[in-house]
Amino acid sequence: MAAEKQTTEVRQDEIARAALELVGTVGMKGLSMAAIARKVGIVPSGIYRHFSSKDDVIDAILDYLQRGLSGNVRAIALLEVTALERLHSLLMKHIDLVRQNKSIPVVVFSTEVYNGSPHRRVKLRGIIEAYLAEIAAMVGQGQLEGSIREALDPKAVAVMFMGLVQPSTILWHLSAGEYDAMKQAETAWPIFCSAIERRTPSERKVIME
Amino acid sequence: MAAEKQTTEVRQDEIARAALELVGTVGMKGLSMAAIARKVGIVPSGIYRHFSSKDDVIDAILDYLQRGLSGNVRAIALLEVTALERLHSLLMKHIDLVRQNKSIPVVVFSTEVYNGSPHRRVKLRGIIEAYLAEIAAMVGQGQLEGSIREALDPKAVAVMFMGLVQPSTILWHLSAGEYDAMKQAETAWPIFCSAIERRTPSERKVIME
DNA sequence: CAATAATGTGAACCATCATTCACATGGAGA
DNA sequence: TCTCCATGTGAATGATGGTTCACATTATTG
Repeated sequence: MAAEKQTTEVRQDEIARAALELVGTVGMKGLSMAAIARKVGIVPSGIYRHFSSKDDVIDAILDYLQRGLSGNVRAIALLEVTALERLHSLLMKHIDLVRQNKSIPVVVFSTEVYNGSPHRRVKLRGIIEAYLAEIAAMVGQGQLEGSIREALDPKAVAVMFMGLVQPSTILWHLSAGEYDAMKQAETAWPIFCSAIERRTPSERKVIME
Repeated sequence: MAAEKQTTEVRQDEIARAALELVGTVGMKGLSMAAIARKVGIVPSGIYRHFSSKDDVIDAILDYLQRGLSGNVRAIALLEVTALERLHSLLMKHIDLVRQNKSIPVVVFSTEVYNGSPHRRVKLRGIIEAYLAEIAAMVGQGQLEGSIREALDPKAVAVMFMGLVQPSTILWHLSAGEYDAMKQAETAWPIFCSAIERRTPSERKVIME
């Protein structure tokens, strides 16, 4: 029973998506060409019509990941709110993205990716640095607006921002979805916020107990 | 050339340590029984005199990891300083541990570990939860001392604390040691600190610009 | 309608690697 | 010194999995 033919663009997309989903369920170790092919509905060797190797497929996964992250940022950028509110939205969107896409941390933290080939490590680093740069830009904007303290280094704050997400997603993974990453984010956000926001006299009273 | 005989306790220790170091250099994917054996100085099949399977070796790696983390905490617990200073020390020690032991994030984030067998995932979760609990205890102590705001949930603060370390270590890994995780920690700490410490009138002035 | 290129298929190949087993060896106790 | 058990060895095994290749089939183009 032969699968119906598709253009190589369609197949590349299907294969990358299938690989991405597989990584989320069976992990990087369980990611085999056979499994990908089965999910797509073709035969293992058929993948080589559209990718030259398994490494190429993994690269495609990274591209997907990048699109997801930058899509988030661009959606947020359109909001007409203060920088702090923008960051808050981004935090929630990021956690949602990770929850729906269990593969993200698996890919980011897998040795296959960043111990595999040097260019892969560089690529992943580029993705993360770009994301950090966009967060840092939001922070900088907040400083211009006057909502974020000017003494802070935007890049450092951006790295801290990522720290709001990562431990939660790890715990969420380890607990098989039991741990409530969203709740942690909601709890952590005001605390983080109180550290970076410019304090007005009225707000100062709220922070103190 | 036969290796000189060792007691099984010594060999188990050597094998676990060799595996731990290997994970740091070649990653979880490159961790083979052959590579471990070579590093120890015996033959692959010899490992099976001391471990029943590769999974057993990986479990031993987790035990090593746990000892490293709890060793840190216990060393800190002896310090006769305020809770905030204790946390600061722990932060620095943790980053140092990760830097010297490149294997830690690799193990924590590898699918082989937490997608492998359910008991392994539970074990790893236990290690992390225990670490979090000890941090939370420090936070709680700080609240009793009056140096940390009482309104905060110690567990949530503990998770945030881990967030101070994780992104840094990832960036450090991806940049092949170029990124300065220590510097980020030193920058982030006072910001984090300003969010959790109980504010006295004099300190309040410092925080405002 | 014919021809050509692109896509899909199944078998085979080859490398890697965990694991087993029969055998060798060396040290501790009788 | 002799014996026995734990440890080390090397060859063999079996499974997994990425990759290749010759061939079939479908779509497209002239």
